[in-house]
Amino acid sequence: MSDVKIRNMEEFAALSGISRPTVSKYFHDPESVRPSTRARIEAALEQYDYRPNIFAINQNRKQTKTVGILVPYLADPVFAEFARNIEQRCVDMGYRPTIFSAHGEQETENEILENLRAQKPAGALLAPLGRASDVAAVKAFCKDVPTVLFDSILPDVGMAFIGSDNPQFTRLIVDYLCRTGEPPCFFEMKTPTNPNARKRRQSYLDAMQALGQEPQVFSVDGADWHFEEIGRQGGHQVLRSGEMKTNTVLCSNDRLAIGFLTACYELGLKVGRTEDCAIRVAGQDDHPFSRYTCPPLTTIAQDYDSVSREAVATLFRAIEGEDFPYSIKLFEGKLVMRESA
Amino acid sequence: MSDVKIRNMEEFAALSGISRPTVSKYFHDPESVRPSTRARIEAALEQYDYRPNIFAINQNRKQTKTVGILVPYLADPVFAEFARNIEQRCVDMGYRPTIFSAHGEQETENEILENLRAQKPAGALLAPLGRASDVAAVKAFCKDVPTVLFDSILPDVGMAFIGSDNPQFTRLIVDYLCRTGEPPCFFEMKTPTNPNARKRRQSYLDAMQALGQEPQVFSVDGADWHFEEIGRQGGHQVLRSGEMKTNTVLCSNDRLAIGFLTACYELGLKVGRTEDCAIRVAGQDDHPFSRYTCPPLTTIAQDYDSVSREAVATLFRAIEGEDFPYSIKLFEGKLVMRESA
DNA sequence: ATATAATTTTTACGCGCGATAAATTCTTAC
DNA sequence: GTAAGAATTTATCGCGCGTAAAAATTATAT
Repeated sequence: MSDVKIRNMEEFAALSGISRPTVSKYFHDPESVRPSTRARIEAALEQYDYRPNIFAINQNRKQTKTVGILVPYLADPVFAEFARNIEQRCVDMGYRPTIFSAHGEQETENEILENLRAQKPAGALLAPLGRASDVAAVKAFCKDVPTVLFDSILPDVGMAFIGSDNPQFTRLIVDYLCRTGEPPCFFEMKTPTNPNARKRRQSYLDAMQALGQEPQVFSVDGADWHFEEIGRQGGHQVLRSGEMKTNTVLCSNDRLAIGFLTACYELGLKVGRTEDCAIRVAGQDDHPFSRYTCPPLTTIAQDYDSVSREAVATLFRAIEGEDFPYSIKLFEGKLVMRESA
Repeated sequence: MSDVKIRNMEEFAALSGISRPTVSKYFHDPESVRPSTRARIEAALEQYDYRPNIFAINQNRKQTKTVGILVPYLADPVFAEFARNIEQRCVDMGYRPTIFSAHGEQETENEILENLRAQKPAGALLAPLGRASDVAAVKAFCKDVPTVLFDSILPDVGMAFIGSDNPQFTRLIVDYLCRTGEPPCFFEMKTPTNPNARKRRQSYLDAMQALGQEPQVFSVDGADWHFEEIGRQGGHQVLRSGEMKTNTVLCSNDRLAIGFLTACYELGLKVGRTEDCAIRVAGQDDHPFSRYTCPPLTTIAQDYDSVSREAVATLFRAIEGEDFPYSIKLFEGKLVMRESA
């Protein structure tokens, strides 16, 4: 490895003994040049450590190799998991993904979209804030950048939506809970930002009706992303109110459930499905930590892998020029039975 | 808002009635032009929605407005919290931060560093993998990009290191535990990737000696980033071995502690500091979820805010041309007393 | 050996903006 | 009203690379 500093492709081409346009072609696609010239370029590459200037490339290509990934709240392990999964898949496709988080705020989401658009990405994978999103802004973004939405749907925005079949989630776990004990009441935030929450509530009501059970919904205050705290405080409220007609609680998501479990602990209520327990608690999502709560949380596992894979696949079909109508694809969840219910 | 599409600064300048160099100057610093011309530009800006091409800008400026943020594992809420905090501060400084995660792998860390370098960022904030880092690669990166390391130190790499005073953490909690009950044994991973873990162990040994207590260390297997699972399995192992000479366990970090708590639960051991409890468990870090474990985890709170603030401030002093010698700044932790110990 | 196809080289332009120097216009103070 | 100072305009390069067309070279098939 020589330590001669190479300023640009011109210099590198001269040193490798190949013309600049051919070198340029090589960097665009190594397979597109004759094996013998490829070998010469790669030999020079090992000797001189040159990399094309990424800004000059992006300025001149209509399409960059950048992919934007935007999630509503990165400190939420569910989205950290999605981001990690999707990022890896983009890298494998030879693209350069960048992760952004809206931190739960519309203004931030819009700013990120603006900045992202300026980078002319090849595409974007977007889990919008949901109810808190500026739909017009997201739509405008999608007009410029091929975008696939995931996790949280904004109807007819983007090229496709990939997510979880929330009604199925809730049906499945309501069914299980009814089969194994008292029918559950439903614990949720009054004003959830995520549209999935509304679907889960509705699906709870439907499932209970289908089973001939009387539903009971507790909607607690709290509008930000501190779900555990909302679950804990709301849990205290509900548990102390004495209004619960059942010993079983289905939480709208695992993070609320984690907080609810804390409330149970603080009130001295033993949680679980054995005889000596006072209450059963279940969640939805299979949050990465739900295996480690005490007791471990019974929940419905999101199919992170399938959702991520399909979202990325769909985006790249679009990037590669395939034309297809707007579509929605939902994946089913699996019941994860643990001790809490 | 007119829907005339503007191709470049030339066109925009013409439409706003100002010359291109002045417009360019405006975008570089709005304060640098006369108020009357600023008003005219901003009026045109509202009418025509033009944004300078970011690639062209970065190609021509020696220094970009990009800042790279790299953490070892973004799905770990501790690093998600750091990333969020630091990102916000960079935005406030008028820069465009980008978050990357090494996902616990050296190869990924190196690739990110390579890509980042190609982007000629104004600076970088780096929490390296630690023991698993390719020190030479990181050093090479720091030679090209002003870099401040945080959380995990690589001695003499970067312009400065900002982190937590791990010995103080451990001293503080060992002290507390000894004062309020039996002296703790220490629970850790045998081969931690993070150098802080070694400091904590050593500091545990020192603190115990200073207090005239006999130390006991349990080092369990497991080398990846699934700390909770390592804590759980290791917990089972330790608890069943019968080798614990005390009823108090200090875990090297909160994530291990969370897994250890699960092990306790699974073995039917009641955790807490009341008389009816079999064991006390404490962690270190004040992981965002440690408030919600059952029982809530007693721990030492990292000063996320101070570390982030100081790291960003140090970086920007360097970016703005200030010259200073390599320095290390450590922040103290605060004892967070909860029910687990 | 020759014709044909496939690559590579040469040459030249363009992308959108930063930067600079000289010429011009505007501001401010007297 | 005038002169000095500040801001703006005009004109012109340069950044590093994509891209296109024509000319030259090489590889492949007959």
